[in-house]
Amino acid sequence: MRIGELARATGATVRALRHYEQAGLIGSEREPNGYREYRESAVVRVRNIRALVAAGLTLADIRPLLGCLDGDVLAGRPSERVLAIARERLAVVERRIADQTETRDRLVAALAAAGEAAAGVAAAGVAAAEGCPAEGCPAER
Amino acid sequence: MRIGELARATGATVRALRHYEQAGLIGSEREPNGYREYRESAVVRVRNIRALVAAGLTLADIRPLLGCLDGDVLAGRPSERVLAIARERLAVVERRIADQTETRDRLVAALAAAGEAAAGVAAAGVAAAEGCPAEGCPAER
DNA sequence: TCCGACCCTGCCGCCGGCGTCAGGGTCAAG
DNA sequence: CTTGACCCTGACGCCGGCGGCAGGGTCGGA
Repeated sequence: MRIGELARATGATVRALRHYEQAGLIGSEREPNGYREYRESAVVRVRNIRALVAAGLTLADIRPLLGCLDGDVLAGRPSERVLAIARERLAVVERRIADQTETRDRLVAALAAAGEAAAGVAAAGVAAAEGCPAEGCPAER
Repeated sequence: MRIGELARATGATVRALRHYEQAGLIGSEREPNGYREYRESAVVRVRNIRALVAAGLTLADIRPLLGCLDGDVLAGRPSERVLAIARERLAVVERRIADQTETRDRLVAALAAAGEAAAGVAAAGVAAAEGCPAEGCPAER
């Protein structure tokens, strides 16, 4: 299959696929005319890549994993080594999530505290946007 | 207070402070020699900025908030408008967190599934790092 | 024969939040 | 007078994941 087809099959753009290749995440043979030729397994592979990227891993993070992840990462049964590495990487992601969540929680707390005054309407859509003096106090002068 | 002092007081770098200023987040007066002169309140302000950045907001996100957030964001009692905007921004952050968390969960699920084979040692430290053929299968060939 | 769809390489651009020079002024202490 | 600690502006670099453009080859069909 050629790159356009692979793109359609995976939802990645052609550009992204070339990028993955250049990052060493996917490989291809070439047709005599220079066109990239992918094998079927590439579809799963690319989907896995995209899932991992969506999970917050960088392409570099993913590379060491890919040697093992030829099957379906999300449904298959990866090797034990993969598990180790994946867990390790996972830890990184979880730390990021935790960091964000933590400070977010502090914000929420602040909101809650102030909420005692403006209380009530918790999770609403609050279109807002006009807010504050905005332009009025650009700096602190 | 001058920039170096403010930096020490807030944990931000001098460079970051200048960057915040250029982003319109903090203001300063100038001494006759051109040196920036900050007032006391800047300390709190910068801390707030850093907290918000840590929470995942961009400097641009923060700007509209700052007009109001002169007090201690994390302990004070912001105005109702701030709350609205903050909630709105918060939603963005939460979405990001949710996205990451979601796919992370899928990974965890995969790990769990495979775990039935290699099971047991759940959250361990797993130093790993040697993993996989690594260099062995750079592409997919 | 020529169009249009597809493919190629190479390279610059962008967002965000600074780091890091480069090149120079200011000022108090020794 | 020099040193050293601080301050200034301006501008380029970096990471990550592509987007998008330029400039050109390769097909199959009308």
